[in-house]
Amino acid sequence: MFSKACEYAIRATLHIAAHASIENKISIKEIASAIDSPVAFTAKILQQLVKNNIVESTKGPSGGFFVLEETIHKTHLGDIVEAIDGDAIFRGCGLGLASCDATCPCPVHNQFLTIRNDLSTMLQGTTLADLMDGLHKGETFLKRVS
Amino acid sequence: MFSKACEYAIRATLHIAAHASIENKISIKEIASAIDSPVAFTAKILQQLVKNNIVESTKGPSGGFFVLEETIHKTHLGDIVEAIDGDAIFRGCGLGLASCDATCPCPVHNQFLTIRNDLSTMLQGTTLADLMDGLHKGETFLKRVS
DNA sequence: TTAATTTCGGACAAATTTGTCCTTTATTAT
DNA sequence: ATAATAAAGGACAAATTTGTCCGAAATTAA
Repeated sequence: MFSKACEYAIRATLHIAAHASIENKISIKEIASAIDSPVAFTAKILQQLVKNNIVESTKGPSGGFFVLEETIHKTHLGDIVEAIDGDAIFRGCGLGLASCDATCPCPVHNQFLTIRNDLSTMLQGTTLADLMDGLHKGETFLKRVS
Repeated sequence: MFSKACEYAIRATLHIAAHASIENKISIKEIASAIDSPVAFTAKILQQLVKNNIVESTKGPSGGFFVLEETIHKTHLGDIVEAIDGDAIFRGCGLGLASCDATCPCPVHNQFLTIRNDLSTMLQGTTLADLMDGLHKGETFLKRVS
């Protein structure tokens, strides 16, 4: 559904939002360890999230990553997906046709329209805050509990 | 959503089903031209579809590809997806976690369950016959009408 | 039987995605 | 100022997906 990079991006953002703040930043190593992802690759992805103002970062000792309180409530799952994977999943044709729209639809156009609308609604209707709730309550996980 | 190979597979199968029969087979060149796909790559994909008994083929002059009448009514979109992309889209975790289920769900587990169920229902509820209908009526297309 | 045709199948190549390594830059504390 | 720390950024490497090429196998028609 999403690229590996996008999966890491969502996992990383959620972990940072749930476990860091402006006065308690966390490092790339802690993040990668917490979400079970390759350190250097995750660093690259975080750079993109920082550029897209989804995650904040500061350099130097006591530096690290965090998510602004405001951002936690304003950022939706779809914002992360769009920042990393672009808008292909929101507007591309299910069969990969360059020009597929209502006037010249592919055979699965209407079927996919429904699914895509449901997906868009979900992605744009779910905030970081919504997802952090389950994490804080211990109802959801970013890693297997062993 | 699907791999490029899977997109070609669906487009190719639909074109063959709509334009060929056991007494009027079509060649790989005709298929690739009709669905605007790379010939050799499409040939590889068709081999897989033949092995999965979704498409039939015969060699030699007047040989080519076709879909059995029975198969047209029995084959669902999901069968093609599974033959080419495997079952990842049906069972994988939305965030790529190896172990994500009801007892240890990822933060988006429930949201994705809904989307995935809708997708599965659509893929397993849509036959080749259903999709050929729009093609024959000229309501849907596998290529832009220029 | 021979030549032509068409899929099959393996090896190879290009492009993209995923992932690593190392140097630079910024910041902090001593 | 200096040293230590942590992200930023660029170059490179591995893996996967996408795509090509060509000979082999099968079938048909002359």
